[in-house]
This record gives sequence, C-alpha cells and structure tokens, in this order.
Amino acid sequence: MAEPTLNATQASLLGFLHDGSATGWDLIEEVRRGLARFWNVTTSHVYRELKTLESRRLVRAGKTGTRDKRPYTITAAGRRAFAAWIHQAPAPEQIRIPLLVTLWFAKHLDAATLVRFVDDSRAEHERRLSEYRGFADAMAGSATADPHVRAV
Amino acid sequence: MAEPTLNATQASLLGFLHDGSATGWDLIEEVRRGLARFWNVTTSHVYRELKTLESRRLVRAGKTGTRDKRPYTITAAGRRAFAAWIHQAPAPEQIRIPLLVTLWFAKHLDAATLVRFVDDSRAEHERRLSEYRGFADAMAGSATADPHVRAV
DNA sequence: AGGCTAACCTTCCACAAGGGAATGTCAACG
DNA sequence: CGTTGACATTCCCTTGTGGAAGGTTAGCCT
Repeated sequence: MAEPTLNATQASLLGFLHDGSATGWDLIEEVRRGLARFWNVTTSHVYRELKTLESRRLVRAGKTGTRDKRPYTITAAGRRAFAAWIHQAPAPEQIRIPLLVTLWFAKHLDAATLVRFVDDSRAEHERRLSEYRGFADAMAGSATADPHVRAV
Repeated sequence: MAEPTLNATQASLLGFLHDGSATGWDLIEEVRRGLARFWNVTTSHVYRELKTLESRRLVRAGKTGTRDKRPYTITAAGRRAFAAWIHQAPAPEQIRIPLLVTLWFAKHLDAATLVRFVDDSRAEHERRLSEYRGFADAMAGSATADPHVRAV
C-alpha cells in the first residue's frame, strides 16, 4: 500500500512483460513496433524505469546472461499494480502542436510562409492517413481470409 | 549568431510580450486563456524560461514592484529571435494519448470498463467540439457584424 | 582455427520539461 | 488593525529526450 501508482510508461513495460520475460532491448523493440505511435519512450528511459520497477519489486531481474543480457520477469505484485493501473481512468490527452503555436502568432508571419506551413502539415497528415489505410486494408484482407473474423 | 534557436515555449512568451510587458503571472494567465489548448506550460516552466530569456538578453526585467511583481519587456534582440523562430517550419506534432495505451492492453481489461473509458473520452471530445463550434459561431457572428471581414 | 564485423545490450551523462507544494507579499474589506 | 484571499515567485522532485560511449558475442569469412 501507499505504493505510488504507475505512470503509463511503467505500465506499458509491465503490460509487455505479461507475455513473458524480456530484456530492456526487447521491450524497446516491442514499443517501437506499435505503441510508440502514441506513447514513445527512449532507450535510457526504459532502463531507468526497469530499475525503478525492480526496486519496487514489480519486476525481478533474472541472472545476467550472455552479452550482459538481463531478462526481467513480472512479479505477482507487478501484475497487481498493472491491473490497478489499467482499471484507472486514462489521463487526458497531452497534445503539443507546434503548427498551431505558429498559427496563434500568425499576425507576425507573412501569408506565403503561413500557407506553406499549413500545406506541408496537410501533406504529412495525408501521408499518415494513407499509411493507416494501408494497415486497415491489410487487416481487412486477412479478415476476409479468415471468415470467422469477418463479421464486424 | 550561434544563438540557440528558441523552443516553442520561449517563442510563445516572446510572442505575448510583443503586446506589452508582463509578469510571469500575466503570461501564465495569457497562455491559459487559449494557447494552452495545444501548448500547455506550467508555472515553474514559465519562470524558468523567463530567466533563460533574460540571460540571453531577449527580455529585460523591469524593477521588482509590489508583491515581488517583476515585469518583463521584450528587447530588440528578442523581437529578432522571435521573427527567426516563427519563420522556421514548425516541429512535428507530439501526441501522447493515455487512452490508447490502455486500449493497447485492452485484453487485460473487462469489456464494461473498456466501454466506459471510451465513452468518457468521446464525451470529452464532444464537449470540446461544441466549445469550438461556439467559438466559430461567435466569430461568424462578429464577422457578419463587420462586413469587411465577411468575405472569407 | 582465428579474426572481423555487425548486431546486441546496457550505461552514462547532460539537459529539457512537467507538476505541484511551499513560500511570501500585499490589497481590500470588515 | 487583523484576517483573508488573490497574486507572484521559488523550490524540489520526477519524468522525458537524446545521443554517445562501452562492452559483448554470434556469425561469417578465409
């Protein structure tokens, strides 16, 4: 008790560790493979949090293996802490949009530059949108391949 | 030269200071009154940045007044730095969405709670949307009132 | 077998940003 | 006067970013 509640980064690490033990490196890869799109973490941060989690007995480090590899395993307390975290209402979004800051002070900017910035931003968003559509199509494809998943 | 370029927070402060000198407190209020929606800054951060800006001679502190009030004024160098900043392409968005982290690990969560979280989030977004629509209407109203601004 | 190389894996360091409690000051009102 | 509440700043601790440095070893080549 009086355990400080987890932050989303720590919770993510614990979340991944539910699927088996992993090294810092593994976890970084795991994050990069998806979660990073809306919750990025850096290398150093992962290792720091792992140490914190270890000191709170939420994970346990296995014996250092080859290449200094140190596999972490989630403990029972870790599972409890994760469960508590995921049942909490998620914190509000935290958004920082430099383009809008620039726009906020647009009166100090000439129209041509302003238009360029906005166009560039739209281009970037369109790129992302088509990337996401690619994913969606791919998933729809595999859903078609598997008739059981189809009915959504 | 070799002046480190401003970050968006510093630039915002300089931006506001274009409209006259202000104290840290004033600037915090000013941010809270609008910019905070997509670029929040905390109390301590404002004061810290003001000190940085002062040390770079981009703002100048007036004499400390009553209640330790310390009014800052933008300098010519400050205006130059701001102009340089606002002509740079804005940095990419930086978004952290706790709800999506929760969703990422949704398999550890019961359906009812999950639905509640998503509904709450939608409610919040709808609240914001109607707030924005309110602004838009208000602006449309004043635009109608002033025929010159109408043709957009 | 021996040696190279590239991929692995962790640590270190320095700084930026976030959050909020603590502290201090004064205006205003009774 | 004395209290109260709004104003204004500081302090401290945690979290996040970024990259360089430093070690290890698997695998491949000859």
